[in-house]
Amino acid sequence: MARKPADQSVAREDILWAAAEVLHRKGYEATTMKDIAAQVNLTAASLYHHFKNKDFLLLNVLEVGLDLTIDKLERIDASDLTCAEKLGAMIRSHVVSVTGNVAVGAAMVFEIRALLNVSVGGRNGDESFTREFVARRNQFFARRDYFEGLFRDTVRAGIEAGEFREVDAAIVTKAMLGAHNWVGVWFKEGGRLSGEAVADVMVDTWLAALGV
Amino acid sequence: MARKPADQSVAREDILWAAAEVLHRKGYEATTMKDIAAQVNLTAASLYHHFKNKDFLLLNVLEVGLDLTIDKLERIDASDLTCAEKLGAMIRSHVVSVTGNVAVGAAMVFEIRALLNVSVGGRNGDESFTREFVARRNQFFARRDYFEGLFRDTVRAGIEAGEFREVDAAIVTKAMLGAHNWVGVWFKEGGRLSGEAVADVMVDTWLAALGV
DNA sequence: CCTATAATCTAACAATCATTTGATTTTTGG
DNA sequence: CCAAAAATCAAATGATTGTTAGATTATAGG
Repeated sequence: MARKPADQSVAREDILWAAAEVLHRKGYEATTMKDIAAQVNLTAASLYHHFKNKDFLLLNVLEVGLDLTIDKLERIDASDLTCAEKLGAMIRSHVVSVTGNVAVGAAMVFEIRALLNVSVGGRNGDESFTREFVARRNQFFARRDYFEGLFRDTVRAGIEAGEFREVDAAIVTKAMLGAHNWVGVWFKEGGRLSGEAVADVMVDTWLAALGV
Repeated sequence: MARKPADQSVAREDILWAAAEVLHRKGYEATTMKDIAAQVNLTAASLYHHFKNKDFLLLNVLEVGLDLTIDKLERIDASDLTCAEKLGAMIRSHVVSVTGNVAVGAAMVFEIRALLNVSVGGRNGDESFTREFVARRNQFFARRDYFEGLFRDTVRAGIEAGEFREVDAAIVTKAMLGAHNWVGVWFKEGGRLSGEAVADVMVDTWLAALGV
């Protein structure tokens, strides 16, 4: 049969992006290990050399996606802009992230339920797998709350500083993130507006909503 | 073995709500016919007396959910309120719909990809099933565009009437619907705010975003 | 009360899929 | 160049699941 000679040693990260792409198209449950493997010219069995199992693969995709986004937000948060400027930069950064990698952006929205659904109760042998999975999943959710908190705290700070009008910061923040997440659903590269242009509209919209 | 004596004749609609509930919890692919059947004290096989197959069952849930929402919006659209009042009422109606039936609301967001994924290419026997499914699916998507159009047209009308500031109506509308859809993800009955209260915040937020 | 129809059930099937096992091939450090 | 480690593969397994077939039970109209 002979293996394909070229393309040896697919990088772990290549698999992650490929997985995100397939997840975006079909969703976690409908995505087979074979689908992901085919995307990087491997067989399903080979994926197990890089990832413990399908659940961990999903978790990895989400972790990487979230980390990339948080990194940028933290840099903005650490700057000494006004709250309005800061929030504008954060919105822009988030929306550009989503439009720049719709697959990962959509996974962050759509596949979190799949993460929750992972059966984790059993008395099966791989107790340590389960324990590690639960720990990392919890950390992921904690980081996701932290991510939301970065936006919410900026909104709150802006209200206290008198830059924003008085709104329910928690709800408005959720509305904001919902709007951004949804971009990952409808945005298509090459459409009427670039990702940057969409981001500009979002910044303008949300600052107006906050009375700036 | 004996069948369960009571509970004869489960209504078609009961199955739909039950299905929505399970879909909300697990997502389409992870939801088994057995899951749905159990929710209404039936066996999986019995569901086939009410619905052609799993795909049609999903389609039915989405159709019913969308129709209910559109009905209310059309009544508002037909009124002779100002654009701002009209949009406010539409936002409130949509958000209350979502918070009032989170299961259906979330299905409208999360399960549409499942609808797209239904394999429909084959040369298998049930040509007529496939044809009907594709036709109804297309109609569903058309109605979904119509739904979005109700909001977008109101935003446009408000801009032309000088009630709203000049914004990119298409993008702002998508942002708005994204924010509303997301409510179905985080809203929990019995939380800090009622569905109505959340709707009020949304109305206030979006009218502010439009400069009212 | 009887019978046709509706609603449900049990049992079985065929397909799919995540995962494991046990080679085989490639790469790399010495 | 060699041997150990890394990366990959083919094949088999066990479990799940949508769906169908063929009864069985309930209901409603005459």
